[in-house]
Amino acid sequence: MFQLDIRERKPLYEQIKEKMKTLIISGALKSDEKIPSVRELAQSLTINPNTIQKAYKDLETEGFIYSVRAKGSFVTPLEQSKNYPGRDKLKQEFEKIVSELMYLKEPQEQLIALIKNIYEKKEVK
Amino acid sequence: MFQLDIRERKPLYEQIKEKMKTLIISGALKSDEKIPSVRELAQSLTINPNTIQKAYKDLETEGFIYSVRAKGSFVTPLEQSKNYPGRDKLKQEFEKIVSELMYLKEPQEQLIALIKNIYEKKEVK
DNA sequence: CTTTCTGTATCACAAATACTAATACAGTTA
DNA sequence: TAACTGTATTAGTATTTGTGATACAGAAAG
Repeated sequence: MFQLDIRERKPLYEQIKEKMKTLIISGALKSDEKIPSVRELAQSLTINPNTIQKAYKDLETEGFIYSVRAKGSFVTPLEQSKNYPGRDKLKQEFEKIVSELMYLKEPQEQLIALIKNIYEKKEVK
Repeated sequence: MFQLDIRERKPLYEQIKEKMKTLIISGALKSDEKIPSVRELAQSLTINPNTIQKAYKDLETEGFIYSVRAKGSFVTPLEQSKNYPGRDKLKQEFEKIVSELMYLKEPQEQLIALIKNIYEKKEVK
């Protein structure tokens, strides 16, 4: 599914979260699609299942996946993720970064262009 | 200048960085304005000078302040901060967040409106 | 030149937190 | 029952965090 980099100073579970998010956001993983079980992925990456669990737990809290005991973990359908709890936090992060970029005299047109670009790219899929 | 919250689980130097950033970005601290010395602020907040030093060092790396030995630390003028090293990193963060928000079906008009709002507010000052 | 203020660097230590691991528990399915 | 799921508990280690003490270096003021 993907590889981890031990030499990276970033925690393993963070790396897992990022890769998984990328797969979900990019559309490589569809709604309700089953993702590898904690043990499966652990074996595949040669790390401890608990590390996977931590990553999955975070991803669930952030609304990207949902887990069902004895069944597995799955990608959250968009409709359900629309009003997930982390949304406001994300927006606050967004505002913070925009404020900083503004302080650095980044033209707002540039930021708006960036947004449009991102939205267009994904729409094409 | 500001207060810290010991009960906060966030590191002291992180709190200092944030408060200082806010003061700078909001315009409360002007370009080249002198900020408290490491020892001054340490005494004022009743913490160790090394903690302040760590915060200041980070802020300098991020381009918000500059320090001159034996003189003090000062707010980086906007012109100089235009091409500071952390800018690209910030933009990457920006793109990441926008991608996530898009996945959550946040309308791009909403994000654009947010940006305009932030830029307008500060412009008025 | 001496004193006194700046920032900076280094080393050390304790406490807290982060990270990973080992193991056991619990529910579902076949 | 067996074999798969996620989940919870516990534990040990590594890293981060905050602090302290001390020393160095440059600038300003007397």
